[in-house]
Amino acid sequence: MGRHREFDVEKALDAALCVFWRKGYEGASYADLTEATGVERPALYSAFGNKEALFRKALDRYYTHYLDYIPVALDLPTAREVAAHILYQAADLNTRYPDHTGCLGIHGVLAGSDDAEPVRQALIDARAAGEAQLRQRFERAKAEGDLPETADPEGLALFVLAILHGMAVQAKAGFSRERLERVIDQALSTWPTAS
Amino acid sequence: MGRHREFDVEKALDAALCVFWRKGYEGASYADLTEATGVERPALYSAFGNKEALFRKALDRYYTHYLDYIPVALDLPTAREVAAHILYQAADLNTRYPDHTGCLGIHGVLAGSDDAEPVRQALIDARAAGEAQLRQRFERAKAEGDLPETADPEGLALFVLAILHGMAVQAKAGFSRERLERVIDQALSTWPTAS
DNA sequence: CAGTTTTCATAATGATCGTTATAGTAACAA
DNA sequence: TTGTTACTATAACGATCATTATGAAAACTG
Repeated sequence: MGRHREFDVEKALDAALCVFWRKGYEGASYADLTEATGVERPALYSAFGNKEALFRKALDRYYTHYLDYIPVALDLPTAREVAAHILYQAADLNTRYPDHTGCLGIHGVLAGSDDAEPVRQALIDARAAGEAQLRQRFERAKAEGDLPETADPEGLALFVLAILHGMAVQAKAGFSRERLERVIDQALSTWPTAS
Repeated sequence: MGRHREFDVEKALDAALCVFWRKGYEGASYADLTEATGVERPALYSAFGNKEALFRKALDRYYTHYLDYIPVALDLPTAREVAAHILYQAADLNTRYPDHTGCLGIHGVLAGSDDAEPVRQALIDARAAGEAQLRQRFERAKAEGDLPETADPEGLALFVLAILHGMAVQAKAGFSRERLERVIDQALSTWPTAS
């Protein structure tokens, strides 16, 4: 069957993920990726395919290994707890690693050349999927009486996601976790109540 | 004194600004810039300097020609009016031009290669300047009794800017102005009142 | 052991990046 | 008109981009 791989694929993928997290899709070069992973270029191509495929695998890993608090949050009993848990966990994640602040899922959405359009669209789709999950959760909360009849589940979902995206930008601009949490406190200050 | 310039410098700068708006600093190539401006490369270098200088001039123009609603907003009588005016104007600007949605000032903050670090820092600084302006305005509002004693001017400024940044991301993801305004409505529903 | 297969490391591919040298042309001053 | 100046346009520069031939080394099977 031939020779075995010398490097750990999972570790290499995580290292590549961190590079993308810091520099975005187009900002990360193969020189960066080989240095961070300790793996030469042909080995990266052999293990992951081309750059776009590598990024998509890194994005998958990001959702399963770093955004794992989202499914946990969606199972919490009240809409407010769902929102608060997601927001505070995101603030922590956005500032946990000084070398790659912010959110990988957001960094590729904004700017880039036309070549990066497929990647940008993939990130937009992933963002929209998260929005749909949150909206459905808030619709359930309204049906359960956890949110008042006057509440707007979709508006709340859009609002929570706007805060998430805003925090990602602010974290990239160097905000501390404490400053992000002040944003959250303000956002949650008058969450609609069913009383 | 020699030959006169054939192209309109202001028009060329505005065309370049729109390219940066859509693709960010590194995503915009000189091929894009020459096509959009109708000006050959050496003429761009002669008129504006290198790419970084051109971007900085475009950023200046962005603030003076497109973010001109900010100084207007800061002069409104109440903090809530200030926030509402800025947010609604931003929602409009973020969705006004289908070819370049979102906010130029945000697109460069997030990801990019190490070469773009000076530009990223310039955008971060500009963002911080806006934050300071808004914080000072809210501090004044608190002193004037327009905001309650319990209000946190800096927290409110951070919050408003988070919404702005979040909307920029959402606009780039294709949100309509109506959807952005639902975010704003939710954000302003948490606004503290002096009563 | 030999034979096969896969990985590894070096280096080269064509394309595109930002930047400029060069040559030609148009508009000024004298 | 003549000389000079500053613009325009073509094309080339070295560097870097993502991608891949190439050949040597290593680990499996029989």
